[in-house]
Amino acid sequence: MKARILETADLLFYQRGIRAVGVDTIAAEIGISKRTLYNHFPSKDELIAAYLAGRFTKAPPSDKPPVEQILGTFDRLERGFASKGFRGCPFVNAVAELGAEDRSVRKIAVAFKESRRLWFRDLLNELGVADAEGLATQLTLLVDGAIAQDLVRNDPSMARAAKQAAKVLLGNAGVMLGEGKSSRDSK
Amino acid sequence: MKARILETADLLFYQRGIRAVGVDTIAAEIGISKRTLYNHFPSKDELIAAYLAGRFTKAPPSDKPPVEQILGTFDRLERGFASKGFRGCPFVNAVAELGAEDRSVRKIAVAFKESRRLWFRDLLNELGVADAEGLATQLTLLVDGAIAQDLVRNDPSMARAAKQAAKVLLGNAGVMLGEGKSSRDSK
DNA sequence: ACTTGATTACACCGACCTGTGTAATTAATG
DNA sequence: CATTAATTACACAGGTCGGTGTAATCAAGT
Repeated sequence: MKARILETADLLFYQRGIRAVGVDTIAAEIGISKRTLYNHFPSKDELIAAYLAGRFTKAPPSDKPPVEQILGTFDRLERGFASKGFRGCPFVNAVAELGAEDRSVRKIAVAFKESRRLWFRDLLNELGVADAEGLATQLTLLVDGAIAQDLVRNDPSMARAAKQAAKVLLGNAGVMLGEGKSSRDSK
Repeated sequence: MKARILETADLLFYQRGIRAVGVDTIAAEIGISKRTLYNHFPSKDELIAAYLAGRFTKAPPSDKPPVEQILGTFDRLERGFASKGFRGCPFVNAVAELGAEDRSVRKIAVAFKESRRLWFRDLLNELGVADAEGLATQLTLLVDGAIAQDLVRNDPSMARAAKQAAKVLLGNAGVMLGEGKSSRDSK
């Protein structure tokens, strides 16, 4: 039941915004009483926290070459954009609408952004890139930029634009790009 | 008076979020009656629209070289990040918190993003860049990525990282970068 | 002095919000 | 059957929200 509540809250919070969705709405959507919801989550704030925590997914370890993993990020991004319910980065959105005073939300958002940056950095280190830290940061800029642009434009091709830019940055850092299937992206 | 209302709404909406700020709060902040506010803006929605319209500023024409104008964007971005009240892109934030159903808000957000992209594109055309369209899009990704990252991290250096990436992309497109003051950015 | 328009105070509306209290109901376990 | 735990319906509190209605006040222009 708790899982059911959480997944419904996730859907509604992400789709309509956290402030825009009341606990009554969530309970009604599931078909349970508001009391039951409060038996599982003592307050809306804890439900919000659980929602964001549930969105904090780390990339599973992969045995594919680092370059493919990095560039594959943008392919997954594009698929995400094309999927129906996509509506930007839940962490950025939460920080945006909950304001500057909410410390805990910003904290988890920072942790998420940093985890992705470190994921990039480690892969770049495997590739022997000199300034892995800096380049990792730049790649996250492309990712978050594409997400923001797609949020307002609903244009999944932003992910492709980001991928192209990423290739240039990688090439400039001396990384050899695979020739395999990348030719179709080179237009 | 109308201007006064608008600037106060702008401050509060941007700082705390649109949904988080009620019309009573705005009126109280100025020290006017709620009735007066409603005499100038017939509804909160129109006040929101005026807020976003007021944020829609186009870059003033400049006689500086296109490359400097492009790279200068990131310097202005960094100064914006460092300024006290910065809290991300008001258009992205509005789309994020007002949800997918609000068409008018997304429309103006798209217009703003597109205007900046076209500004980049025209400058790139002046430079004779081959794929000005694509590169302009990539530059906007860097801008919006830096804005999103700074929103959650409060780290103005994101603008510098974006600037470095922009230089690489420009260089890759065959643009000659000035040597003048760029040496201090090359670390 | 008279008119006009803006602003004021203030009460009020219906709706929604988070959260609680309570007693009845249901379902599983011994 | 008896116990226990979860869930239910439902009323309610206290608050905020967007928005309106009204009559009084104030300031300026003629």
